[in-house]
Amino acid sequence: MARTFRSLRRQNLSAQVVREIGLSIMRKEFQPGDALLSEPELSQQFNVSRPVLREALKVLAEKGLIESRPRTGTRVRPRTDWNLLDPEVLTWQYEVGPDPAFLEAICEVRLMFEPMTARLAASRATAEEIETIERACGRLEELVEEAEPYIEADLAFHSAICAAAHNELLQRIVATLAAPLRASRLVTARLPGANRRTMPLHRRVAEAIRQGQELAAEEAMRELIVLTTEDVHRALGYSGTGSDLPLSTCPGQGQMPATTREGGE
Amino acid sequence: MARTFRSLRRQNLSAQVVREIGLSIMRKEFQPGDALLSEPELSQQFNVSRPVLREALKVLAEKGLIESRPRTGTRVRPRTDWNLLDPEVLTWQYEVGPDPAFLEAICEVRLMFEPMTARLAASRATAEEIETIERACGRLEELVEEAEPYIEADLAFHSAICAAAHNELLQRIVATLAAPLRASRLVTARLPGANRRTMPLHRRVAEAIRQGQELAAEEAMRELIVLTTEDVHRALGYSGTGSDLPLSTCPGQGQMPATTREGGE
DNA sequence: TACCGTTAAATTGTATGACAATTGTGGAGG
DNA sequence: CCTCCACAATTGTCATACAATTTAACGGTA
Repeated sequence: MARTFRSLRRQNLSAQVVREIGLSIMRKEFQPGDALLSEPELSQQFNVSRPVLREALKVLAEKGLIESRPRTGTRVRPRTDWNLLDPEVLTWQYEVGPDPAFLEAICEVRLMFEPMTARLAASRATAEEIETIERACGRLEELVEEAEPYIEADLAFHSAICAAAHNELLQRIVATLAAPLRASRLVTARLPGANRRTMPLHRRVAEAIRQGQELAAEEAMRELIVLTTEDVHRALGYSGTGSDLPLSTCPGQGQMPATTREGGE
Repeated sequence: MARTFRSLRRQNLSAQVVREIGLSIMRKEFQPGDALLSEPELSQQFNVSRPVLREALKVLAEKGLIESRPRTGTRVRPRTDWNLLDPEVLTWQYEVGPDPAFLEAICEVRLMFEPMTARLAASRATAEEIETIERACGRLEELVEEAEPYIEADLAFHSAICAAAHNELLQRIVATLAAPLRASRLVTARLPGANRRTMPLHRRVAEAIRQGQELAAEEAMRELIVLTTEDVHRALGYSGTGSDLPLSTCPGQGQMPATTREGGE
């Protein structure tokens, strides 16, 4: 037996099979309704034993991509059931073809939770966490001319802020979104001056968090995300109106409950 | 062999093992660093074959709970690596002991996402989607006196709005958070008049979305979430100050880019 | 002819046993 | 005391067989 793709074995066999099948599903090589060969056939096709293949199918089922039932076989589930929050699914999604609509979705989601995350961070960050954020911001300034290293530093910056918000769930969301975000930044990073343009806002965010100014941190972060969203749009060659995306969330109506006071803690 | 827990077999053996081990990890029966017996021992303990046990371990590894390596065995990963966005993990988390801090985290995340989701829905909902939302709201009014059925209707309401936002990621996040939410609502639903209290706001949200009033929808949804958050606090026996949680996100500073106009589409 | 129950085949689910690959530990040798 | 090697324990993989389940076809009956 050839074990064709065993050459690049740096991980489990089942993991390789998972990736192969997962990618082929992303490429829409199967109709959502049905298909996928039987386990014996698949195991033969991939040159692996049936237990290994079954482990792979279990993982794919866990990701919501497939569903196995006796007699019926394993069917590909509709896209709405896919676990889009799974890092691997996200990565595959991006590999088979960077979807502008998906990037748009990510930007929207970031715009929803990052500003308020910054606000929580300003309210709750400990001394060490503030220190970490400041250091990350410093590294950002150092690497402003670089491309890839800057992306990592940027992710570290946002991740540090998220950690300071003391909300497990948030941290998980950020960690999940890191993969596609990294990929998207690879696009925007090519834009000349994009990094430098967002630098002042990064500083403002870090500064506001350090001083515990909740609203200032929230607003600065919002502007920052808006800016990077625009960069994404430019990189995708949008017309640039952006009027479809609500960029802010400041109601001119509706009284706020006075539960927060600026600067004090 | 006894196959002790085969009595309640309505699902796979591996699924049962997954649940058993997953729950025992949630109960912190293992130190994050190490432990878990070897595969042969575990398979004997659960009265299943090794392939079945391995499938279960694969699933648990997929959820970020464990990590298997040759010679070392399978170790329990630190809590920060757990995939808290996994529905099953979320459910187990809640089963072993409803954590107030976790409920708090969920409320915070909802407060981040749902208002802007409503806004997007107001901007993008199609006629059919509006119809679905209205119907869900109607059902809500019918069931206002019930307990459990109301919860399901409430989830359907929010889910419908989320679908109208046309953002895959959002839909996934909301769907994921629905599980623990359902559990938490089982607590708050006991509060007398809680359902009736939020009824007007539900109507306002639906109405705003129907008329395409983005800001109104966002604001109404924000108030709605604030209200339900307060209910959660009351159900948990909080003091009720709520000053720790920023309940709004209306900056009194910072000029907004004029990208949205009320009512027009 | 239409309908319903039975049967049978196909597929997943489970079990067993054996061997290979990997890796950490301890022991032997420098 | 350090280095290197061999060993042992554990996961990783394989092959095969059988059980359980479910769909679908078939045939019997009203």
